[in-house]
Amino acid sequence: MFPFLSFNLSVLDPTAHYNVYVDVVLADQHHWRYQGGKWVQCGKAEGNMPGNRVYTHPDSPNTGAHWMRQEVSFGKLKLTNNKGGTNNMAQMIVLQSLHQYQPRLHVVEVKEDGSEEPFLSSKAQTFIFPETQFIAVTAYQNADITQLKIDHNPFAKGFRDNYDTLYAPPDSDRLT
Amino acid sequence: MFPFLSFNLSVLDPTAHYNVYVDVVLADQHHWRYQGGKWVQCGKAEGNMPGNRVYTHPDSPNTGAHWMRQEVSFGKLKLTNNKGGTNNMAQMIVLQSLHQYQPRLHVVEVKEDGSEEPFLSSKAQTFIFPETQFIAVTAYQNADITQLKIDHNPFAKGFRDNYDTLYAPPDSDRLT
DNA sequence: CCGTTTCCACCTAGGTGCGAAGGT
DNA sequence: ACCTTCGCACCTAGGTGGAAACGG
Repeated sequence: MFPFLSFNLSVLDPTAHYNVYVDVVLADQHHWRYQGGKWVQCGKAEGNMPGNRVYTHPDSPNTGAHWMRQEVSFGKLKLTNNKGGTNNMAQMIVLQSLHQYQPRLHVVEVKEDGSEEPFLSSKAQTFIFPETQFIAVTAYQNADITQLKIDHNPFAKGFRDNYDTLYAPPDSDRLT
Repeated sequence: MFPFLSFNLSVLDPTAHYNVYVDVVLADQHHWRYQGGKWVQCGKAEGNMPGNRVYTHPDSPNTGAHWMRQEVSFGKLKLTNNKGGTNNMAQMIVLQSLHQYQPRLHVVEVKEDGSEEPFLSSKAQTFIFPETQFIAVTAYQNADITQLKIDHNPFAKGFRDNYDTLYAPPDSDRLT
């Protein structure tokens, strides 16, 4: 998932322990199609298909002080459309292509031994940022998104137009 | 650590949960030096210096059935001589060069919630294989060990003498 | 026709032993 | 002498979007 989610947490108990999750849920009940250069709705979604939709931050479980010390980023969260029967797809979130999704952040206090507090107590909180919604695709339909990823994802550096000039050796390293 | 440790476990309770560790302890209380082509003892060890010496198998915690299903390998266990002040050296075992070490395998039953059973109960077992002892070095002194690693560690493939002939494309891929 | 899969060149990230340089 | 560190070429492993092949 790129750009990746990143959150600042505050007002946690520095000495209490928490698990931090992201999950991804359907944002509406429609199929979407890209037709005539625009996204249009197209019938109903098939409902929730099987497959994991939760990703636990790798630092979990950890103290409130740890989570508040710096941004909590989900740079290793991976999305897939492959319902590959519980194989080594561990910790990958399974989505249906051409559906719109809403990521959610969960912060859940855990006891010392690692077991969770009751989910409906005040010790579990969920945060939703509508600006993080997206439509899952197998091929990009928006050239701006493609360029955003090429410009900022280090693994896509090979597609940058100005790759040669940006990464040419400095004059001091050139032969004259 | 290469070659890496690998164990077969049996006679566990298939439904109980276990943590599996390897730790590395001093095998004797001596410095060693390589002098005149031989290893010789040389004074006393400095005693146990600070630094982590335990590595938890990444599958932990898991069921007895899981651990018995196939060999339990420690291919990602890393050794270092760098006492890098608890930085991102997470899960790396810190050793002193030119000391002899004995790896040990630990299998410890854990409760459902993840907390460990009392260590001195019959639910924790330690296994020691003297043939896995080694002397930690920063430069190899034994050409056979060097060759063993070059022959069998995939990351050292570039040093194999017969690299070209072994990995040349088959005739079917050649131009005639 | 439109969406998905597969393969590819290209990149990041990091695990190898070697050799030079430096320390004791 | 002996040991450690550092930079290097070379490799594995895997994350990119593009283009071609595939499929309903």
